[in-house]
Amino acid sequence: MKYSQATDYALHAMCYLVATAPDNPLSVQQLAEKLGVSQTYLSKMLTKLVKAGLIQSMSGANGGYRLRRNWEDISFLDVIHAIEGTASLFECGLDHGSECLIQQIVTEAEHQMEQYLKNKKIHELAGQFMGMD
Amino acid sequence: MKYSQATDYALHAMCYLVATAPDNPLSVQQLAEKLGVSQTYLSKMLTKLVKAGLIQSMSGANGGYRLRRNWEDISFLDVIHAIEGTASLFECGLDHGSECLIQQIVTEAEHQMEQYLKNKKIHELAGQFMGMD
DNA sequence: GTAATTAAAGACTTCATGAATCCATGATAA
DNA sequence: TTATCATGGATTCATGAAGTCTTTAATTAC
Repeated sequence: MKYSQATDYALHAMCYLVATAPDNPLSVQQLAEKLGVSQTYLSKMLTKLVKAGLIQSMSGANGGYRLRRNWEDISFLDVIHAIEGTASLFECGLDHGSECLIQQIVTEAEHQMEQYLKNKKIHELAGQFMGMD
Repeated sequence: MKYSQATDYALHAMCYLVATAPDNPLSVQQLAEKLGVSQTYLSKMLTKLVKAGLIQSMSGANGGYRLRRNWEDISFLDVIHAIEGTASLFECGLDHGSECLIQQIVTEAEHQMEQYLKNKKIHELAGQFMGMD
């Protein structure tokens, strides 16, 4: 069980966006170069972030991606959910008649993790993030 | 990202073992019947639990699997680690020079989940578990 | 000691998903 | 109207999950 590399890229891309002045957008080309990944591949993840309402895209010359108004509220969990989906990471496949107690416990554990990720906002990192290459 | 079904089976199998009198062992055949899974497949997971030191196996007639002395300490996390391995569920693949701050945060979130799973012992469930089919 | 029972191990198949590329299409500004 | 940029679909490749089959090894029962 592992988070996909796409989540890794998406989180880094979001950090770059937050660390950048919000008026001039970053193109997928610029972001891809910073992250060391192909443009076409990265664009898939950025599109997911757009559809999740986390960022905004603009076509045409001098276009690219930039933040939306609520950017200060965007959490790690928001980005992870946008890429990985929101399905529970444990679903009991056995057919016992009643509710699965094991499922309940593992789901609660997952909830603990999600709470932490929900309270960590991307912009908390942006300042320290500027220094990285 | 999802826990494997093998983890699902292993957790249920452990509950059955804890809910059973520890002196007479359960064979893989008995456990496979209860869980509705093939014997050969289930045996892979049980072997992992043995190698992780969580249970004990005995060959020969009237053999099977039973608990060890420390069975009351066995947690959900122990079982999950035995099946899924102990690797971190997020590893940053980008090569920035310094330590990855994103990695640190996600790893800490994972740690929150693991703490919860570490404090949940299998035997807490065993009583209620008897009723299930 | 031999046969029956049971776990362990490895080779193998199948299938789903992640990772990534390529190309065509659509939108927008200079 | 052309250059720039995002979006979408199709496709390839590798990996790992899920599961079966068969052989081997250990131990008890007779």
